Amino acid sequence: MCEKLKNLKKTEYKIALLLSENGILNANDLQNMLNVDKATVYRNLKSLLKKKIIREILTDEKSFYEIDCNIHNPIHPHFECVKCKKIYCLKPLSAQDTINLSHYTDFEISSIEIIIKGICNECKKQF
Amino acid sequence: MCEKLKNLKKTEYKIALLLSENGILNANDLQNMLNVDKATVYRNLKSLLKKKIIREILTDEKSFYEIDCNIHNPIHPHFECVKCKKIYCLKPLSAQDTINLSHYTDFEISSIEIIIKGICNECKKQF
DNA sequence: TATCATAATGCAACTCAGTTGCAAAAATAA
DNA sequence: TTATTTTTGCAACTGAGTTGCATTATGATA
Ligand SMILES: [Mn+2]
Ligand SMILES: [Mn+2]
Ligand SMILES: [Zn+2]
Ligand SMILES: [Zn+2]
Repeated sequence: MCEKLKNLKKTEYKIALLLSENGILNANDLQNMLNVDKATVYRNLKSLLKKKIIREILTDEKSFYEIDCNIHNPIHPHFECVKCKKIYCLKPLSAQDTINLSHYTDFEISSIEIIIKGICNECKKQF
Repeated sequence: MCEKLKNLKKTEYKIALLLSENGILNANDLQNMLNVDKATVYRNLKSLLKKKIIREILTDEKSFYEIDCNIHNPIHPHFECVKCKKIYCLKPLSAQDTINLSHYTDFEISSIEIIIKGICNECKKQF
């Protein structure tokens, strides 16, 4: 288990644990699994994001969340199927594919998000 | 001017032209510049997206749009300042930084979006 | 030109993810 | 215990984006 999860508040910890165990989840998933108010979910997600314990994946309609542990879950691209709206975690970029952020000297970079869109295998079969 | 802009419907064309001239804009910008209903803006944006005339850049709160012409505006990463919420277009990735999408054989890829977050130079000075 | 069919627009109501103010409950300090 | 601070639930709200429907504009056809 990720070291970062120590010293979290109770609900923060529960959310972080659920994300560690289940991969990628949205706010509604978490609300159902935790049986708490959605305001509580969003407030805790915000503080976890600020603490850099979790990462946010934006889509057209809602956000998804995953644990941010470099060892267990290194930064990686995501695939969003435009048909079924499912989010897939892709394998991390290989060294030669890694984006060189050092040109962007005008910005103090804190995170990077790569979203690839298209049609997943399941949906390709069906249609 | 981009070849793609021919054969567009009237409002589609106006939007595409505004995006060509002004770079990145959101739906509200376009509504004000065109003096039309927001429903009209969104409907036309949707059809332009489907025709791949424009690209969408998602942020926490709203979407931005830019023209999709490989010659005049090749695909490039975007920077979102977490302070002022401004979106900056970054220079396209160099050849050695280009992501190799050919591993992802389970997916039929149609687009890729790279969003880098952090603090822009303006905001760094101010705070 | 007049008549009909189709597409685009305006408007208003709606949806839904996410936020916020506030009072109650829970945790923590004294 | 009592006082103070933090967290939660609830309900109302916000704002981007959508949708149904009547009206208007466009375009074809005779
Ligand atoms: Mn992931
Ligand atoms: Mn751009
Ligand atoms: Zn799919
Ligand atoms: Zn800024």
